[in-house]
Amino acid sequence: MAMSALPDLDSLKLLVDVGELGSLGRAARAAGIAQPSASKRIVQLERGLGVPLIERTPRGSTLTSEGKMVAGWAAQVLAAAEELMRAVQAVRHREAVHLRVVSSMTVAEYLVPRWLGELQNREPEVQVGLDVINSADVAARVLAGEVELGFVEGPGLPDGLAGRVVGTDRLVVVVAPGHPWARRRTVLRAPELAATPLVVREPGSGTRETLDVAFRGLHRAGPRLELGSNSAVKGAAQAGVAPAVLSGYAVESDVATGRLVEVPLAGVNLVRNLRAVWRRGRPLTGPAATLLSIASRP
Amino acid sequence: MAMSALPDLDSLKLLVDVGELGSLGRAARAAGIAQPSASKRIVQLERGLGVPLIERTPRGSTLTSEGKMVAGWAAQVLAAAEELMRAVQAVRHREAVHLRVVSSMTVAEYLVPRWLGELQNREPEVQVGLDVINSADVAARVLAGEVELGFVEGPGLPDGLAGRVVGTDRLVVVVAPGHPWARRRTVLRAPELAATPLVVREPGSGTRETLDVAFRGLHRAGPRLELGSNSAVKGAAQAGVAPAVLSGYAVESDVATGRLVEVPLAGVNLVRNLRAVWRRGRPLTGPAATLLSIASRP
DNA sequence: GCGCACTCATAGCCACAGGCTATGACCTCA
DNA sequence: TGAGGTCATAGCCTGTGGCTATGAGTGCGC
Repeated sequence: MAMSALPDLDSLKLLVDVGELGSLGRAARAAGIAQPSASKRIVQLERGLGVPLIERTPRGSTLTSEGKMVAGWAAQVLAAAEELMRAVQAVRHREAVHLRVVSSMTVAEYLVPRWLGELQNREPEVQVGLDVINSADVAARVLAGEVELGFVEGPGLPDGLAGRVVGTDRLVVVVAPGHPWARRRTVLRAPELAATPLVVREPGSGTRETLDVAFRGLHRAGPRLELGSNSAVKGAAQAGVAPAVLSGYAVESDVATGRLVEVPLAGVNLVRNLRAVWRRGRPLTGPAATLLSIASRP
Repeated sequence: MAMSALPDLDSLKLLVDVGELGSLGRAARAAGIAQPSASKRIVQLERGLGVPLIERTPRGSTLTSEGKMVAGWAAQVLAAAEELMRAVQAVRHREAVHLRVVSSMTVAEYLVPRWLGELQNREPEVQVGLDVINSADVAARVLAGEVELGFVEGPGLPDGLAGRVVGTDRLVVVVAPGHPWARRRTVLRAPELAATPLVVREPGSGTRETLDVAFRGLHRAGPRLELGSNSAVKGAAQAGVAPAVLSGYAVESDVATGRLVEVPLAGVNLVRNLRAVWRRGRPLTGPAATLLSIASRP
């Protein structure tokens, strides 16, 4: 199924702005371009999607009903894109940073950008730096005092660190839609899973740790493939290499859209806590404290 | 805060592909472009974000640790964009459609695209048409037999319709961060909210119905502004026009990033069910039945 | 009733982004 | 040592997307 050309984010933003500002011209000014350029872009977007999006009148433009829908979906795409940009900002500059945070992959990808966004919102003057590394290394860096605050997933809390749970995650087993397990009629049980070669994250990652702890004492097959990022693992699973075990956050949308199928699993607890950690005896101050309070909130 | 230019979705897709395929050339072929073009794009992306993304070696390219992170975030953006495209596909063609579905706004924006995606995945030959209209009109169209299946939010289930709950949603009160309510120390109670002019959706919408039912019997102020889409209401609230009442789905990401602040509310139940509805006595068949089973699953 | 102020669309121009092919440098393995 | 893979560079060309200038339509107020 060919994926009919992705839309252009600037045009989507423009569409959303037209909806909110009520006129093409105003939206153009908001985007810093001239009115005719905006007009052309919208026409192009309409042609590309094959749907009329805005209702032009001599005193402004409003979204058609299709336009409202597209704008709604577009807003979600844009929110995700802005999250990406925020996270990249935090990752980029290694100097002139007032708050340095380290985080393991899963928390970083799915939760930290939002927290950083809100921190930025509350204290715009704070420059945040974010490093994404393994859970094991996060603990080491925090212990060494190189960073004030870290986020980790996984079962244990190393000595010398204080922590607070800021969320939970559940590991799930997923397979490609064509895999036999996608249609199995019996529930998968831990021993069978443990004895199956899997696509998994690398040792030292929080995901892998959790899995290893859960399988302790069972007869285990070696991994079929070890990969260093959630999306690589997902890709391999989708390609049918083998079943994969991954964070529920990571596969949520793939399962929802049927690109991957979740295999129900019984008899083993793969829920794990996501924790903020800092050095015991060194209470957080300033922006680090603010970030912790943001993260712990809901 | 200027929003440092949105990234280009094709380049992001390319980056993700490099991560999954292990080489620039293969990713280029997957994208249907020549290898040098892909190379240039990635360089540009790296320049744009200010972060090195891939590690070039003579036998392939792998993502740097920053690259893995960016790819993870990019995958989320792409998933949202694909959801948009799927939804637009379903909205577009009004002819040659095998299954026609109507849905009210909130369900359509936040849940229906995923269900359609999975339906498409299971039964690729089915052409799906989606109309997004008010809850009230959904009921009318389903009753009239114009469409087999509809999705509505809101309290009541009209006579003549059968339905099944496929999810729940909670209305929330949100204000701009600068609004006095963002810092109020006392919990907001229903009578005060009812007596406040609000930004709300138009009459006939599921959101509005739910609100009106919840406020029945209270002294009410007229709305400050009535708008026809969730994003318009959000925009007005963000601009500080007045507090808004909206679906929790709609404001989730805005609240998480601090663009809007949720005001805790006591003494009134604003949880509502999202229902699939069809004509009583006419059981669903074919693709409509499949879609219902997809929607009811988790 | 006639401009004025606002909408959006069209036309024509220009620059550059992003595609292509051709080629070269580098590494690995048979 | 050559074959087969990697990626980068160079040079070319097209089309996209920006701009200004202008026209056409609507409503408002003098």
